[in-house]
Order: sequence, then C-alpha cells, then structure tokens
Amino acid sequence: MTETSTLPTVDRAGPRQTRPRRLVAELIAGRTGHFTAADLAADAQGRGLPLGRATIFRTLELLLGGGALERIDLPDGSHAYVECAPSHHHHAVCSRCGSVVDFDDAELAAVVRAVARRTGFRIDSHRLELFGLCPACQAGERSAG
Amino acid sequence: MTETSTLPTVDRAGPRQTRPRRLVAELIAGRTGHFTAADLAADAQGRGLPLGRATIFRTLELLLGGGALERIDLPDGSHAYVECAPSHHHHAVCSRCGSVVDFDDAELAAVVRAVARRTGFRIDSHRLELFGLCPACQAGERSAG
DNA sequence: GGGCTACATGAGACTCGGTATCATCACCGC
DNA sequence: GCGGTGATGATACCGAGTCTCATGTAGCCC
Repeated sequence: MTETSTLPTVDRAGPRQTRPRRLVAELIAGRTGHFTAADLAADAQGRGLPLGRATIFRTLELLLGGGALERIDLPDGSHAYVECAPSHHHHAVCSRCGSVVDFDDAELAAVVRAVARRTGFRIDSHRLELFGLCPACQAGERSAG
Repeated sequence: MTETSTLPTVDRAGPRQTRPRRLVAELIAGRTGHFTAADLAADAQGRGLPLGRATIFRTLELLLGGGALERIDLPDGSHAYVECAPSHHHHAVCSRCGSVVDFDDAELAAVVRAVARRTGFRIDSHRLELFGLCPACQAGERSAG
C-alpha cells in the first residue's frame, strides 16, 4: 500500500459543487412526481444542456446517498427516483400522474413486529409502496366520466 | 382485421405441457429461497439441459401470470423470483441465505386505510417486503460469534 | 395411429438501465 | 493564480429482459 502518513489535501470537504451537479438538481426541481435517469437525460438534451449520462447516474447516486432522493420500484418492476425528506418513510405513488406523497410508518412498525414474532425473522429493513390514484386524478376521473 | 368467425382450434385448452416447461419447473423446485432467471439458466447449463434463455423468461412469465411465482425487489434494486401460493400476501426475505417466508396482510390493511384517509389517495395495490435474518441464520450468527 | 395447426422453442439480435474506463477538465484550498 | 484531486463525459461494456423468425412439437380431430 505504501501510504504516506500525511495526506496532502484529502478529506477536506464534502462533494464538490460543480456545474453539472447543479444542472441535475435543477432538472429534478423542475419535475413533479417520479422520474427516471432517462427522463433527466431527455430533459437535458431537450434544453440543450451539456450533461453526460454517466454524470446523471453519478449525481443521482450521490443524492441517494445523501438521502435527498429515494429510489422506488414501480408495479411493472422498473425503477424511478423521487425527491424526498431524508427521514425514514414510505411512498404512495399515483399510477396516473406519477405524483408521490410521503407518509411515515408509525402503524407499520406494529405490523413488522407482529411478522417478526410469527416468523422468527429478525427484520432489519423493510419497504412499503402504495399505488393508486391521487386526489386530483380521482377528481379528473369522476368529471371525465 | 379480416377475422374469421369460426376459429378452428383456438382456445381449446390452457398452456401446453412441454418438456422445456417441465424442466424449468424442476429447476425451480430444486431451489430454495429466491432466484433469478440467470440462476435457472446457469443451473440448466450446469446440468447439460437444453434450455433457451428466452424460454426461461417466457416460462417465468407464465408462472407469474398463474400466481405460482412472484417477483420480489431486493434492497439493491435487483429482481428475483420466489415460489409461492397464489393468494395475496407479502414476503420476508433473509438477506443472508435468501430464504423467503410468506405472511398475510391482515394488519397491513389497517395501515393502508389510514394512509388513504390521511393522503386522500385511493389505494389500488401495494407492496410490502421485509428484509432481515431468518431463524436459522440468526442461530448461525450467534454460534459463529 | 396419423395429420394438421397453432402454440412453443431457441438462437441471436436488440433494447434499456446502469457501471467501468480513462483522458481531460475544473473546483477550491492554499 | 497554482496545483492536486475529484468530477466529467465519451464510449465501451454488462446483465436483465424482449423481439423476431424459422423450426419443432403438443395435442385435438378423425
């Protein structure tokens, strides 16, 4: 390994503030509901922004790691990303417009405990996702027939 | 469309019983815990069985449709398949040995109702997956230190 | 049992989300 | 402003899954 004991400028700060990262953050802020990396790439191309695919994936990973973003699994098995608070919570996803709302899992904890007791499993993590129609899309459905 | 009103031999029965499909069923039966399509392909190749990749995917899809199999999303975002009963239920997945146990969602229904009330969403479907250690792997962890 | 036909197969090309590589660029602490 | 290090992006690559199409075969009818 031959490692020097005095690291010159390593570990001085968090991730760098770069133009591409700001662009990705802007694109995400300009979206509503969930989105994929491909969506962001298309947005960037549509707006003529110079943004590599790899950079988009890396920035998404960074945001995932920081908790500002979460990955959700849609019913069809594909992945999408949503902006959210860094605390532990779950998502309800509108299957029509893609909007997402967070909710906490106070009641869910009881379910998890019950399952753990019944199965003998030691539950370390869990994932709950709800799919349906948001209030706006329900209203649209009613008025549209 | 030019469709003939008398379909000659269509719709006479369910899916055919073929050798490749029996092979896939055998491979699945010979597994414990969750598995991927690639696992089955490797099994088949290892046992010198002639089985196309496309056929494996098609047979998995068939079994998914029939409810004999379910797809789960692992914490790392990858997909796997598990054998299970066709009734609605959820899975607890051992993150060490991959074994899976089913549990029903009697208590979960209350959680879903509460979220629907609070968010205004009309919840049509949901997914809950628990990850942790099965009893056997907990015992192994304790005895191994 | 034989023939027939629609369904199933499998090789391989393709798509798509995501990762690895690597030469070049630019942030930012000094 | 300099310098070093982390970031970028073009591109190749990977793995899961789908599509195509010529060929094979299950299984119904006789």
